[in-house]
Amino acid sequence: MTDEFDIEDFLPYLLNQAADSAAIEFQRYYKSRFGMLRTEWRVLFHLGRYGTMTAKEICTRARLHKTKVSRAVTALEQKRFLTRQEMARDRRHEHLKLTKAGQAAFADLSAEAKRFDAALTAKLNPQERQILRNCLRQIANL
Amino acid sequence: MTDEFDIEDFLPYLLNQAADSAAIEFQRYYKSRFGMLRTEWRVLFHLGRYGTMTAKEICTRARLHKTKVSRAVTALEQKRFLTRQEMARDRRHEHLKLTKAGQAAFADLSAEAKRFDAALTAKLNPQERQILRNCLRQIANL
DNA sequence: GAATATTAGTTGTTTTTGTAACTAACAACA
DNA sequence: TGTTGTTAGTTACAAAAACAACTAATATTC
Repeated sequence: MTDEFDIEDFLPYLLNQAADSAAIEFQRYYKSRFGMLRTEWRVLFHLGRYGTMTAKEICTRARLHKTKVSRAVTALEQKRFLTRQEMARDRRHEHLKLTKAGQAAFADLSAEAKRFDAALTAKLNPQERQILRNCLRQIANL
Repeated sequence: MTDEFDIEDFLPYLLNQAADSAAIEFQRYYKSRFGMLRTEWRVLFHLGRYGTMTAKEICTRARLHKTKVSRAVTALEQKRFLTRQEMARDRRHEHLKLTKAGQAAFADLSAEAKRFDAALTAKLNPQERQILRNCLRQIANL
């Protein structure tokens, strides 16, 4: 172990700074275009990506607390982006499903995310991009 | 540009997940040991790293809003980790300086940060560590 | 099958953050 | 000098997050 550790290189700090920088612009987009909060976008994207899920499944997969998901689901429902469907077999569960409008918003935001991601990594070469994502996934242990 | 973009690979999302994971344990440490909030730790570390600074300089360097810094400074002052010194030349500025206790806390937290950082990157090889930090700095444009 | 435990999800209350308006000190320039 | 502008930092109020307590449905266990 070398002794050249500088607190400015502290990984949680760098990660946080990078995450903040990266989020700002996209956040502005979904906020102004769809009036969404970050957790709402997260829930939307999980439903768009994986199809119908319960709130609990979203909590697990997105690593969000159930109260945050609960409130985001309510907000998305009010915006008519999703509907709930109670399961007959176990009435505690409710399946969440995007409406047409929700799917349209997901499509729009995904396309924007893709463009945004490309711009963010424009200065990185393919190897760096690969390593960056791998490292991030490992640290997040996803 | 390939067409295989998966929203799960969206960089702001990965960054955020990684940042959250990375922060949790360390956060628990400074919270339980010194009763600090994240912004307080940030301010402390800037003062420890760069010596006496004004609140404004911390804002710029740490990219924190002045209200956050203002509150963190007040909290750190109450914990006797720093003192303020008004400048005679321009009484709007106040130089912030760590007390002995503040320096001790900084030393403790820096050592812990170093251990923590090492653990976090234990599974990465030197090249990956290098690339990861470079990419993060670039994205954060530090 | 009644008592207890668990699970999914909600609601209420407290912290923390974000935004904007404010004060006090200084600067610039007529 | 005195009006206007700018800067450093604080305070007040609104939005959001964190945490704990709750309800309702199902499982478990005796």
